[in-house]
Amino acid sequence: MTMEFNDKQTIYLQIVDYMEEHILEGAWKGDEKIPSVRDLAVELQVNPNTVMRAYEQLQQRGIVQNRRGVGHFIAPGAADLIRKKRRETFIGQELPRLFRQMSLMNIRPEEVMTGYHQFTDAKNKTKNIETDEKK
Amino acid sequence: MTMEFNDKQTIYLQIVDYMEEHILEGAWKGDEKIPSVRDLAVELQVNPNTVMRAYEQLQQRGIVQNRRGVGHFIAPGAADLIRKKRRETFIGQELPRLFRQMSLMNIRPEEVMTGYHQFTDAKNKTKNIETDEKK
Amino acid sequence: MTMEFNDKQTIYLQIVDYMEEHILEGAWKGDEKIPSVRDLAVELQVNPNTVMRAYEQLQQRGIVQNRRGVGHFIAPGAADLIRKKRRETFIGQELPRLFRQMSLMNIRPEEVMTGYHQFTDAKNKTKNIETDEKK
Amino acid sequence: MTMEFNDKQTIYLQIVDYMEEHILEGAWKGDEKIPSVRDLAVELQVNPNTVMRAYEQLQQRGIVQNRRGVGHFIAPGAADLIRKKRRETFIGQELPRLFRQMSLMNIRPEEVMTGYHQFTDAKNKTKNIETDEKK
DNA sequence: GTGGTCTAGACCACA
DNA sequence: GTGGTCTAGACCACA
Repeated sequence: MTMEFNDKQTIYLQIVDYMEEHILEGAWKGDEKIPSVRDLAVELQVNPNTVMRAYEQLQQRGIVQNRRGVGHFIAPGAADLIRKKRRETFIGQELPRLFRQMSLMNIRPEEVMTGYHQFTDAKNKTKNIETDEKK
Repeated sequence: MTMEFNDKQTIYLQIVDYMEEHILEGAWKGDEKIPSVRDLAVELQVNPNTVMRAYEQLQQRGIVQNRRGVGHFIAPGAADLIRKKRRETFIGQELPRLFRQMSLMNIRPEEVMTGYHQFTDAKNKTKNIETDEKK
Repeated sequence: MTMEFNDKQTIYLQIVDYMEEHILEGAWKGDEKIPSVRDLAVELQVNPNTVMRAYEQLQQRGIVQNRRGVGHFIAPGAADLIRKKRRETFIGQELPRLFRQMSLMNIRPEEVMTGYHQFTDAKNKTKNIETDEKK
Repeated sequence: MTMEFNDKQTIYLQIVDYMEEHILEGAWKGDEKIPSVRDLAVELQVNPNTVMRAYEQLQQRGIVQNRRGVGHFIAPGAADLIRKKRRETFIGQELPRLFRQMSLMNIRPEEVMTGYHQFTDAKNKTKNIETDEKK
């Protein structure tokens, strides 16, 4: 696991986001053990406390479970939970803001949707390349 | 001018955004005088330093001009400037993130499109109501 | 504000409890400013981070609100919130456990209730003494 | 023997409590052999060290006796010992805290009394059901 | 001044 | 090994 940190957002929240997307992409499944606080701290070149904060966040959101002295685990159903939550804020908050922006900037939805198809096409190609490389 | 502040972003940037949108909506035109730092601070129940920062930010972006001893004014062409800038970050940054989210959450572009039309319809209705009330 | 810390529970949770009870007793009312993280840290002879954690907890519970650069404030209705939550856990969890204990130890409820009246009497006396001393 | 563990308290102490209550309820009598460390560890899906700690704790309290190469046994008079100890901490510590809570939350002792009778009634019913099932 | 985040590092109880 | 809490102290953006 490698990450490049961004200055705009706080590090531990970046870790949270990163892990959530990791789960969404199916890289970690329910009941799977995730790296220990210390290990991940070394891996990300970050202080253990910072990783700890990220794990606390994930636990509060019900995405991760901890067993003292054992480790942290992905909660069963974590991916659905994340997807549901994100869907809600996406529909309830991001989209309205987006639409507001679009109408203020006179951008037509058709333009955007064209962009989406280009995006997904590009993504699929990248995926194939990655898969090829792993071979 | 009334605003509700959000904890996630810094207050002065929220003011900047709010004013930009005000301009985009045509509420303030070029060369128009905007409230003095003190007045706006009182109105928004905010520290004058905070308003000052917002005005500085707007000045740096070329949206507001400062005339010593007179006040702050909307720069001519401000709306176009904002629109251009926002278009860029919209296309370069917001859309890619949006698309990523959509593909992670299995949201189809059609759903979004439908949402947009509902949004614009609702907005037009609200606008009419608002306009009526002002009469 | 002075506190003596107990080794059985973690310090920041002790601070949380202490403050909740402070609020329940009416010492802090809604919208009142509470000490800054640093000040309280000095007062309690504790690291600022520890106070910070306590304040975070209180914020998550909706008991405290923060304004960046300004300070922390008691949320309006905080006392009711605390009382409601505690009532719930009291009735739902503490009492059942208590009753279980009592029946396992063959303690009759009448014994306990006698104890309660002695307790409240003693408390009122203490209160009077304290009030007298302040005179 | 099945247990659901709680995060708030340490696992081995939860086992201690659970076993004490088992004894109080008369399920284990004096000189009765209790499960081996390994067996119980398997049964509770817990590290053997954890069970070992629990047994050590019970031994220190004089509730369990260890016979080398034979196993662990309930000490004669264990139930009385537990009952006596619990009575002390109940009266000396739990009750005062309870009363404090009650007065802070404006809960009247009568409410609690009513709750107790409901509790014992419900419990007796459950007991009958359980006894019936075992037949 | 005030909140907020982070590092470096220690120490503890537990598994 | 693993989580969890804490200290000492720094640094930043903001009010």
